[in-house]
Amino acid sequence: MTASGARVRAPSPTRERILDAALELFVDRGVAGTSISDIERAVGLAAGTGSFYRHFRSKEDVLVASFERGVLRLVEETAAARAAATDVANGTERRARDCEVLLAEMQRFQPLWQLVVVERDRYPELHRVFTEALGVAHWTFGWDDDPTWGVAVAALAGFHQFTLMEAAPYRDITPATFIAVLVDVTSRSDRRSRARQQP
Amino acid sequence: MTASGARVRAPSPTRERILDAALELFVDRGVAGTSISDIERAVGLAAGTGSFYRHFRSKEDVLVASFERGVLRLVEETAAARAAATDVANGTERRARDCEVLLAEMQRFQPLWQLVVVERDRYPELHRVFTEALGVAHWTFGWDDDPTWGVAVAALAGFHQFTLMEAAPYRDITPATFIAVLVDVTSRSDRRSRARQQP
DNA sequence: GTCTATATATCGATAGAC
DNA sequence: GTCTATCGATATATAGAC
Repeated sequence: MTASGARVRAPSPTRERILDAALELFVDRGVAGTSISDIERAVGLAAGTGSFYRHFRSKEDVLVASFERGVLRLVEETAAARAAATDVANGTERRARDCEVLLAEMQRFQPLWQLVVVERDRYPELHRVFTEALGVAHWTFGWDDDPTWGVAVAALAGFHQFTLMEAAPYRDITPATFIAVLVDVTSRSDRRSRARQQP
Repeated sequence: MTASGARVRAPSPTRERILDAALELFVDRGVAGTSISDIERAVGLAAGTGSFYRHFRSKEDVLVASFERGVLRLVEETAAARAAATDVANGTERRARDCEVLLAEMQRFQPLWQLVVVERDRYPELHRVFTEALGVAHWTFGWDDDPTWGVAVAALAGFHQFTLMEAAPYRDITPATFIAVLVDVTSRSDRRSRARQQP
């Protein structure tokens, strides 16, 4: 109760902790692999007592709520990070910096991205929330009409996947090395073939 | 029984069908989301009777066996497809053809790749089987020392991921269009910077 | 090789005492 | 808001008849 008498509707702290813990469990073990008891245990409630149901109506309820919360939080954080990024001159330096930022963002979005792909058939809601929150322009960085940037974005996503998998041929290549090669390969054709995007 | 009296150890047909059905279920629903009854039902056995256990000792048993079988089968098929591919002159034509072949392979490996990533913490055996079966050289195509091919491989993997996700900015771009752009962007620096791979 | 029947544990979810 | 107690359904797995 505030001094003015006006009530600030504070969110239930237990509910908040459930949202965080549940999303982490869903990402780590999948939805089917996570039980309500697991969630209760993770937030310090007695497992198997159903205390969870005082905060959410079902497993799907907490799944969607925690996912939505996680996506919105990430979008805000990445937007803030981009806004705080120091300005760099255009050209290859700027290109390399954008690649670093983008790769870091892909790494941060990876758990939620994976959850969408894995649970898509059972919970299409996740895909809807994810794509709506990110929007079409999220990965373009103002390079919209540059086909070399389209290739760079895809290459960063692929490099990220290979690294995550610890798969050949990228097992031992650092992000800095890959970005250097990527910028080198894709920055020598900036002045050509802009109308190549559509068949 | 053969005429010579020599016995050919024919694999149990039910066991074979379980291997195929189980792998498909694991890919579609995850391991935790697939029950033994689901597997029995999928091969025409009465669900919940435990007939499954006459063929495999546990869920993990059939998981590893079916995954190993699936990986080896895919490796053989892709090797045969590459061997049967018609020869194309070197240069951009050859590069485009290799990109098409590689993208098609990534699409075929996608379900098993995803299963490895998702279940890796609980079943690290899958990751071991997958990487051992593919080997370091699987994606290089004889372009080992060409950094532009390293970028192309990563870009194809990324394009595949974005397409799978129906995510921006690749939602409406066809594989043929992307490969055309990719070859165009990466084929103009073949004669330069071969020593750029290590930092 | 498939079935009936069952043991044991856990699942998601609810009712009600405190 | 958390607990005890419990429901009905389902999970993995086994024993034994056919």
